[in-house]
Amino acid sequence: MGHGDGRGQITSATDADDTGTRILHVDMDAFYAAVEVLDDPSLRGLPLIIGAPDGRSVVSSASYEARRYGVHAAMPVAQALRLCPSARIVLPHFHRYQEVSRQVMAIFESFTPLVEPLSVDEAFLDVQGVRRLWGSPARIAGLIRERVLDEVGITCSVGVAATKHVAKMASTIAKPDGMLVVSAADTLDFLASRPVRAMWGVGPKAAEALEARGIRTIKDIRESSPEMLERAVGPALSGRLAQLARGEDPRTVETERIEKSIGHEETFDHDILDRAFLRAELLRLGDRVAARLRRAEWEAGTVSIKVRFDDFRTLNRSQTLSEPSAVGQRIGEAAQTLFEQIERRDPVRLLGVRAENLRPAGGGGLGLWDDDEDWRKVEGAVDEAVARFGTATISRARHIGRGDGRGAAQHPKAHGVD
DNA sequence: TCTGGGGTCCTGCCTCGT
DNA sequence: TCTGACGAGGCAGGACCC
Repeated sequence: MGHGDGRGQITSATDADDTGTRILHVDMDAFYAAVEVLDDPSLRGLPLIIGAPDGRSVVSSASYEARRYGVHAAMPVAQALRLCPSARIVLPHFHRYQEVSRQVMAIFESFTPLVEPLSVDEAFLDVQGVRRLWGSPARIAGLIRERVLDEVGITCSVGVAATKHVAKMASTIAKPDGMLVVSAADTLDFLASRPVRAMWGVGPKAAEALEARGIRTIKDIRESSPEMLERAVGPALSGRLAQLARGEDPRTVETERIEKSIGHEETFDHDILDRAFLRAELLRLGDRVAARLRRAEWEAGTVSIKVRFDDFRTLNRSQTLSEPSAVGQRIGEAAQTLFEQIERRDPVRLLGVRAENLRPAGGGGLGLWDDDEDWRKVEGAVDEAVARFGTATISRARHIGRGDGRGAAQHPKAHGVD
């Protein structure tokens, strides 16, 4: 296993005992903040908060300098600023993060074809089949860390283990800029004293339910009866936790991932009571969802909406369509129908539209708009008009595909003004 | 002192068909 | 024709992840 190197890091040697390991979990350190520093070196060493400075934003990512003040992702920006008033707020640049992510993933793929990206900044790698080419898993982990730093200019942390779960836990412990190797023989010892909350899949609620029964460590899980575990967290999670606690994790590295749903949601700057505005917003969200469906050549079998009210209470409503669709108008109208069925009429904080039960497109892409590009042009024009004249009206200019021409284009910023 | 956005998975309840 | 059991699928809500 690893040792502290005096800088708060854990770094296993590349010749550490990695017997029985094959899985690497690579996690970029404070990824968004690291990319911002890469693009603007004057930010290096500063406490950075990646997020929008407006009222309802939360922190997307924070540099380690900001984390020292207790700032963490998902914290409201206002709260983060109270904790760290000297922090620099940087607006996120998601396209740029995607770009850097692709560079990093390409490095992973130059070592093994078995790469499973989990998100923009982390991935599992199975290196069992490439040991002859590159050496042991620990050595490969060291090479990857070097190349990511040399070629991209940012640091990452790596966990090396026999299973995904242990590799993931190891990389978390190794952060930042570290590496932790857990040999197969060391796995049970490694897990034993870790808190249940450190397990992947155990959040605050599950941890609370387990701790209420005196189950605090992974060793406690191992020693608990299946009945007690099931009472605490239900049948599915209890079975999984028991397995993981024994160091068993049958999941393999999957290079293919099929999307199961596509959605968009938006929190408003202030709570909205205006039903017409909310209906227009649902149409707009439905259109964005439909555009993504068509690009992916999917159709939605089910449309669901999410409505969060001013008291943060959230309702979901869903409806199976009579036939699957990727038409913006159809999805938007289904969303509007679901919305009208909600009796509560309080101010709305957030609206979301999601396409579920996806299936391959059969009838080709038909929609209110060709793609997002069209909509962006409309949004841009409306924004400009509202900025210049304080008002805007837009009319439907063309029909696309088999559309019947109903549903003039509506834009939330255009609603209610003429 | 407020709580984003994009997802996945699980659970419980209900309805419907057999 | 009626009734109960059962499984499948739809729906709503919630926990969790990054």
